[in-house]
Amino acid sequence: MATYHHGDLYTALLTAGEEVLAERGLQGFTMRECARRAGVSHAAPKHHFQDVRGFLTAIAARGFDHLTATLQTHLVELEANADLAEEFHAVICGYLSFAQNWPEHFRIMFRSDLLHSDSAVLLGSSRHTFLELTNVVLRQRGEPELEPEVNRAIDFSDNLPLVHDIVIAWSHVHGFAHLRLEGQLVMVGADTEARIVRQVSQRLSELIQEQSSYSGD
Amino acid sequence: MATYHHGDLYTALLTAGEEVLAERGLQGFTMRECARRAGVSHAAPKHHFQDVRGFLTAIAARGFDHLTATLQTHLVELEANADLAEEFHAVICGYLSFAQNWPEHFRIMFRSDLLHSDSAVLLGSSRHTFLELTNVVLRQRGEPELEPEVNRAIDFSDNLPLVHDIVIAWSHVHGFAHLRLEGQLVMVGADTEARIVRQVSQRLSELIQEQSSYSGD
DNA sequence: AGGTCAAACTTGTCAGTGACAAGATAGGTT
DNA sequence: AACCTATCTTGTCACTGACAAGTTTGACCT
Repeated sequence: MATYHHGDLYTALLTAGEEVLAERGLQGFTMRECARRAGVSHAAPKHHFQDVRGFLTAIAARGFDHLTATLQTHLVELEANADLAEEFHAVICGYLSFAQNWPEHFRIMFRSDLLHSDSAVLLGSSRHTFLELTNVVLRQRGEPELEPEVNRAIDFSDNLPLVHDIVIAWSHVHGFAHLRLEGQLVMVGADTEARIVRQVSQRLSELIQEQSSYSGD
Repeated sequence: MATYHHGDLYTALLTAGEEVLAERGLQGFTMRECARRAGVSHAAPKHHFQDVRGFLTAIAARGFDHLTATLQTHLVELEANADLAEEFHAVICGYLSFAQNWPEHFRIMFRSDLLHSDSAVLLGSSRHTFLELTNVVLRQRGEPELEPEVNRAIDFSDNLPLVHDIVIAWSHVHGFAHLRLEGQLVMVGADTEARIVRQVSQRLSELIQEQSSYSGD
């Protein structure tokens, strides 16, 4: 036997969990199977994640981390001379490709009934993602970006028009991503899809830039 | 004992299922519990729904029926002199209120991994809903409505701009409904929310009407 | 160095679940 | 009146999550 104390079981379980999730989906996801893959007994996970809910919460947090990373990658890969509309399009594509490449994470992340929504880990990760989205919209609006402050939620009370823009843009991308993921947009061909995405991102970008020029509300 | 043959166990199980779902959510939803509530043995459901997947599929179909009914109710309750923008707003509110009032149905309906997506019952119901949405957009575009044809999907190949409008509108409402349902829009106050919904439906309505005036693509 | 202690992991157990198999019942059909 | 098939039952199986109680280990303290 190796060591009684695994050393980094927390991470090992998370990795195993993501593996199981990718292979068998949320249906086939069980704590016991994850424990088996990590090479520990069936009750070992309990110490690191209280219950299956806590386990999924940790995985959802990693999902937000992956999403944040995906968004950043798509931003970094932009041409140097890209304008605001192109940047917006890149972020939207990032969101969509995350939903496509990490479907099970995407599902779990937006299943509040499966998670401990008040978990510090989850809140930290999701706020980080949300900050990324907020800053994209702020750049569109020509306003200064925000610094990460993972400990508490952003206070929007002094900038309600910003909330409008964020909700509108996010709803749109998210709805498209979700509907497509769940097979509700099968009537849309790949070429049509790309055209829609481009058209929508163009229009949203214009909308946000144009609105922000009316100083107040 | 009453009768060995229940008479209408299919419906009774569906009713029980929706009850369990509303009370305990998808987590607490089990075939055995539903059977118990319907007053039959644990293996009785198997004859009507092959497995739990089949059961959920039937419930999802009913979800689409409820959604269709909700949309129609919101349309019927419109003022007689309502214009196109108001009609659009009403439908959007219908979609949103469905997601809010039938959260568990909403979740299941858009979980393709839980359902038999090729089920005739499910396809019939979802196509009916989709037809309703399509006709709303068609009215916005000033084009003739379609008749229900539940047996097969609508062929959009001769009207791609219509597909654009549907996808854009549906993505938007759906994304908002989903994000709100899963607690991701908590920073949005109720008043702000109503303003956003009104603003978005207004803008989408304008967008669709204006686009349709450019005859082609 | 040796003791102590809490965290990390184990084995064992329990009720509940979905799936399956084989049997019982009844309503309709001829 | 016999049958016959859909409907429902009982019984069983492997598996799961949660819990309880015991074991090991490393870190810390003196």
